[in-house]
Amino acid sequence: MAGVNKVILLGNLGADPEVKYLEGDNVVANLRLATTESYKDRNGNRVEQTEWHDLELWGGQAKIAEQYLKKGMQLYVEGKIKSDTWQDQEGNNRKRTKIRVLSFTMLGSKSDNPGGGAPGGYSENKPASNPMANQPKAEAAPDISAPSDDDDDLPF
Amino acid sequence: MAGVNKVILLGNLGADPEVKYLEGDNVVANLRLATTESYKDRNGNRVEQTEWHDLELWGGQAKIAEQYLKKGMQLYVEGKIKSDTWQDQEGNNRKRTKIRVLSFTMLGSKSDNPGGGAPGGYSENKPASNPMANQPKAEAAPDISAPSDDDDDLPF
Amino acid sequence: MAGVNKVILLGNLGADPEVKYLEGDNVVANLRLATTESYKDRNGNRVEQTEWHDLELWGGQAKIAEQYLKKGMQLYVEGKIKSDTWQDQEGNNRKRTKIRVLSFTMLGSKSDNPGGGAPGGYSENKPASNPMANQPKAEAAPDISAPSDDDDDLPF
Amino acid sequence: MAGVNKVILLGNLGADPEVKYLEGDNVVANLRLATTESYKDRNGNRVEQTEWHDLELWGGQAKIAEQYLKKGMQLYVEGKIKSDTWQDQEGNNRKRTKIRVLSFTMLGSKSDNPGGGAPGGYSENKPASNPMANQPKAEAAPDISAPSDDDDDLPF
DNA sequence: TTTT
DNA sequence: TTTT
Repeated sequence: MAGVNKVILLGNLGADPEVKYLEGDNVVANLRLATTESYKDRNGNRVEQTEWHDLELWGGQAKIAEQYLKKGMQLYVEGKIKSDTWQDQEGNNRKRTKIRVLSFTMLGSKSDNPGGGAPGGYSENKPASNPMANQPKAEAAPDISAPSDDDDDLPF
Repeated sequence: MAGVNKVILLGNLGADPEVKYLEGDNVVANLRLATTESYKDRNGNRVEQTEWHDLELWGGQAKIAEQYLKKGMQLYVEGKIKSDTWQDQEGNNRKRTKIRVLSFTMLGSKSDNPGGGAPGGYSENKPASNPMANQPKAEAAPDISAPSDDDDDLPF
Repeated sequence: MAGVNKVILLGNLGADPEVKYLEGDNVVANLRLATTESYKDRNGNRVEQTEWHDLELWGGQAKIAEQYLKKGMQLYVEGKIKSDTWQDQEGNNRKRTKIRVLSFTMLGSKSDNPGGGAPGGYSENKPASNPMANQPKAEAAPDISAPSDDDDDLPF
Repeated sequence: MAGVNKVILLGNLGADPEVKYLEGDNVVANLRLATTESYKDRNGNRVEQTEWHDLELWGGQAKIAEQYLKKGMQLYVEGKIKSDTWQDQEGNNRKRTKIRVLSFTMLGSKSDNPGGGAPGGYSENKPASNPMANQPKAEAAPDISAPSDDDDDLPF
């Protein structure tokens, strides 16, 4: 039976993308995304809780990520949960879960809001951190509806 | 900044729920849900890929799960990703990811379709496997829009 | 800025699909889907509220809908909101909203559960109402992850 | 059968909220949100398509909207489709669809990015347009996971 | 370990 | 007009 496995995240990048070029034209980018939730505990104190997600992008999306995504940027992401399982040296079953990104949209970065940052902050590299602002979208837009191009032939 | 951490799953239960009653009135149910995706590989062969998800439900939802959910049933789930991190005996950082369920809806089970099953099949326990069919909804309906009741006071 | 416009529905078809073959190989299917929510009002009475959605499918998905979808079936749908605006004869601005379906998954129909229906029920046409059960999936599976094939060249 | 009726939008406000205080402590806010999608047509030209959504918020969320939301701000929204149906003076069946917002998150506004705006732009009222930046979140955060408080007793 |  |  066909199923549904869908993840929607909106958060901030904890680091610049890590990109690897593999044999056979494949490219993979790994991202760390933080989603923060805040709520009041039973004593009425506000608590912030951050969840860190390991994102994985392939192909053209990995290249766009490499070019445009920077630590601190806010990102909207759609994808699916994917886990690797293996046995470690002690023979224990291990599992690692990541999010395979199917589409994403950049929403800004800390440098978009210089008034809110620390002195110095990100303001110097602002043009670099959001270079799409003044470019024709056709070149680079990681369009929300852009289908992932590699579902059928990736080795997993 | 407030973030979004949302998971939507539609799949089948790999086993009956495992329910634990904790001190202080807390109840937790753990479920294993399989979401299956099928696609054609580069050679045109159809491939099925199953992802297994660890679901966690608390409070009233755990009790509904205990009463009504059975291995094989099809379930629609909304929730969020939650991971535990710890150090193992060797001092390595470990992480385990699960889905904290915020709402769910039962969609059926094998026993809903006796004609498709093996002789004997599930038909005898059909009433047991879907007891809500003839009950007033007010009693038990795990309503899609039922808010989770314990976001604020659980220890995580 | 790229945006997000996403709809997720799970409900039942109020009627068989209405399919139109247009010039130039285009096919469009229109569906009526009911999503029902139940809750208690302030007096503790259970209330059911049904929302009817107008769905529109194009191309290959419209053909799959024509073949397999029947009144009463339960459907999971992903899509986006799309509205037509026009002026009526009195010169008033009018607007009609529908859901452009991007992917869908059949979850069953009344005939999957003959024991729950009236005598006679739907059991005779069960094979017709769910013909995919015994067919190779490659032929017809309206796979959840099947990208819509016509985003770029439809006249709207 | 419990159903699912879920809408996820990320876009920009076309105008300030319109807020009405009703008898009996009820408050309703109406918003216009634009979601823009860009794609290439069959001739390779980039096309932008904007969909306008009518949003409706009730109760505490309406008050937060009144205080903090301004024309141009970027908003993430979760909600459900709700339609009103009636007969017009000619006796025709009419239908109007809107999005009942269940939670939302402010993502910024044009004034967050002064470099991208027209001269004059929004920069003067930036503090006003995003007053939450320097406030304790407890006061006003329209938290993503804040359950709507009025599902059970509103007259629709 | 589920389901088709 | 669906479904439970």
